Amino acid sequence: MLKFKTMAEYTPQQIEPKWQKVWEKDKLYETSDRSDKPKYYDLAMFPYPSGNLHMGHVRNYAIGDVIARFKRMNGFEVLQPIGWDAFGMPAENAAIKNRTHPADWTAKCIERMTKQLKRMGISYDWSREVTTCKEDYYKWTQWLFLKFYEKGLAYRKEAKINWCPKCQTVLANEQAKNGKCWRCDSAVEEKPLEQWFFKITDYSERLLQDIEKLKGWPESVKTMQRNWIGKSRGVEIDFTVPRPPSRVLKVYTTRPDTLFGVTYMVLAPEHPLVGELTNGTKYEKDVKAFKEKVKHETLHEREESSNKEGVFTGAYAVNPANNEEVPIWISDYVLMEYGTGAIMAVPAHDQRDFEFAKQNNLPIKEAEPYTGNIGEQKIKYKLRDWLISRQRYWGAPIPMVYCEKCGIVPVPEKDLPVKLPKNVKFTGEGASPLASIKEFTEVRCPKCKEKARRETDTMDTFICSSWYYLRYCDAKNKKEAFAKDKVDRFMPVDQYIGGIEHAILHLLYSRFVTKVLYDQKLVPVDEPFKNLLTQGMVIKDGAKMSKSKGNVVDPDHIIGNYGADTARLFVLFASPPERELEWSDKGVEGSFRFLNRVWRLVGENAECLMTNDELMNNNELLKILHKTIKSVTEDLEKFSFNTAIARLMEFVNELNKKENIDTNSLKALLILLAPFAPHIAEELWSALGNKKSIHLEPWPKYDPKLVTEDELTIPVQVNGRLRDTIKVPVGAEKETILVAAKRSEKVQNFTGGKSIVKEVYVPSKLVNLVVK
RNA sequence: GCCGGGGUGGCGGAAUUGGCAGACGCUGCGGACUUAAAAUCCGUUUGGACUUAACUCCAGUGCCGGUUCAAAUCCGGCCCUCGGCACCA
Repeated sequence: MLKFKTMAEYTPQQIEPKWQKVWEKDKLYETSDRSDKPKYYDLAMFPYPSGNLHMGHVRNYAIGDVIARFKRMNGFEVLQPIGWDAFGMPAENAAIKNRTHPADWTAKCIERMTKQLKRMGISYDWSREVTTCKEDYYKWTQWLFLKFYEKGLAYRKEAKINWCPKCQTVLANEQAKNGKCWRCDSAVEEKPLEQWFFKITDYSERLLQDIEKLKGWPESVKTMQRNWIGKSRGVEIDFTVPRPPSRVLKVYTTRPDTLFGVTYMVLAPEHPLVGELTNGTKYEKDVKAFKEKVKHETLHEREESSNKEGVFTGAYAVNPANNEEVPIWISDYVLMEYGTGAIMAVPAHDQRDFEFAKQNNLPIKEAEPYTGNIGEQKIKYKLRDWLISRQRYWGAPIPMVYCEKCGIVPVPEKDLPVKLPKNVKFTGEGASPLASIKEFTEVRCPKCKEKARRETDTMDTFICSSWYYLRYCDAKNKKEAFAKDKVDRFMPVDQYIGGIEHAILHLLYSRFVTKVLYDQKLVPVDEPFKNLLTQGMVIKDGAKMSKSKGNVVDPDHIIGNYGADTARLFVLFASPPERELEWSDKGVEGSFRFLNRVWRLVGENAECLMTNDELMNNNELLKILHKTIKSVTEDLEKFSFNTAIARLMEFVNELNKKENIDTNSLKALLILLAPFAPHIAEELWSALGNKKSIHLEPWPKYDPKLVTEDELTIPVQVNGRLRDTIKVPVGAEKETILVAAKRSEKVQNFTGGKSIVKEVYVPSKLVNLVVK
């Protein structure tokens, strides 16, 4: 006999915190480094600690948790960690606005969001929590930088930064929206500055080639990465500039066959040849004026204008194919950063060249295709090196020292971390905050011990997030970023889950970092993420949730009113994971109603259950049970959570119709429900008298014999239209079925008086009679 | 412009990949229970025709055409929509 306490109403507000405490105390979700089970690394992209969980997070982590719990019950040692992407601009902005310190602001946000995450009942291994702004993490981010520097993959060069002349400060791109300073609205200027870069272009070809290996990634993401890398095959062709003095003008083209159609040349305004060609000529003045104008245009203005302005240099170049002389122009539609910074213009074949020719009255020439061999085959990529230095405070300091005698000297590994000083004022004005702190900048050269100056730039936060999945494998290691045997054990990430907004940068940088470490034999894989699921946005009233639109739904309210189980169930049920999810308050109530039905089903039946013997004789119930196990399992394997939940609802509906049900069905129902709604499953499981947690139960198996029907329902079509369905025993012969089909009265209504010209029989599926 | 998704009832979405279109849920409508409401339960909900019988018939998965015994699914051509990239030569 089952002992079953008469249960009151379903009150998630009570049972959810209760079980969360038990699970934490029992360390139910901690991952063992040494387990005989096969590993499964399930990772949702870690959050930026902005202060509040939003519905996108809820969706992201609910998806991750269903997978984790499902895999765990299927015998895997699951690693499902969590942490904080904690460096970055918002903390610094908040500091300026609220006169707090970014560290304090971030700590508060993390505290609040930790509570919220714990309320959701996600089965994280909290003992592996990482926070990128803490010393024990950024020490190793700095170590990573040194590794890159050692291999010549970190270098300095001049680049343009956004500069606000009024605030006298560097602006991040997102602070310089529309060419205006975010604080004072002044026009942003571009200033050249020496900056640190990571040489990702050394890996262009491998990053492109290895996309082939990513079988478990969505096609859309792979395409975006391919486009971003932007490989093109072309030819470099030398044009000669005959006078004075003779020079070679190199151009890059992917269409050498259009060489006969060239009617002019265009150089980027910054092209080194421009001065030589025009200095001392009557064109010098106009060219200089044009260059000056382009220089003062912000990037923003340059992108906005589709205008094809340009100036003639007065010089000519000789087309090597036909020795024709064509004029050389300069225009800002040709970019110095790509190809050779110079093009041969073929207005008859290129839209941009066409527009430029029209605007500047240059000839347009249709021409025979050129088939000769010329120039050198070249492969180009659009991918640029990764600018990683930020003139900002809230980031990992770049571990470098400038010495007058020794030059650029890396901080030795034993001296890491280069600590971020806490004693800083945030006004938002003036130069980079770190530059004004003497105790930080004044340092001894690690080599010669003379007075030297410390690098004051910090690292792009994308670096912090490009290796965190490695740290999770060995989060507490004080001696290394991660031990070899630990990353060998857990890498690669079997399932990565996150928003499509990270399709390019974060995922590309992580792939790059993994490859660099792989080449140094520090990690066992050259691709970090085996499978990728990009979850869709959560929207309401057809638009992204945002404060300004006033359509934000607060997870705290939903969890407070209905419980975490309902919130999780709803976001998983309402839509397939990769698609957009339209929020529906009524839909949430529907999910809550379902859980209540489960609650009552167990409560009402707990005392009048069938014995197992009775069940074994109840073939119908057994079949329903085993079919449910089969379809829920298969749906979960392909991450079709919405249909898996639908199958559970059908199962509950079936059980509700029965006068008598059995323990096994109820137990199986709870186990199948456990990944989605872990608290209610645990509560009812324990109410049924089980002592051990439901989350330690193995996933149920179905009996293949019990998922087939004794009797088949075969649709019968006449000329492809359904006219009747007939029931036949399993294994019935084709002939028997056809006879039965033809005997049907309804079928005869349509075949009568006509002759059957064809009989189509799809085994166990369907009959189609073709009549004339 | 180039690339990639997507288009199925009033709504979110199903459909074992060519085989009963609309599972499951929401909403609406009708009913039961109740003094009443809430909750719960039952029925119904693609459109149209005939209601003279109903396990009835016709149409229907963005549009036009094709392949097939059979198309939401495959092929050709269009339209719309969302997203990414973009003076990249």
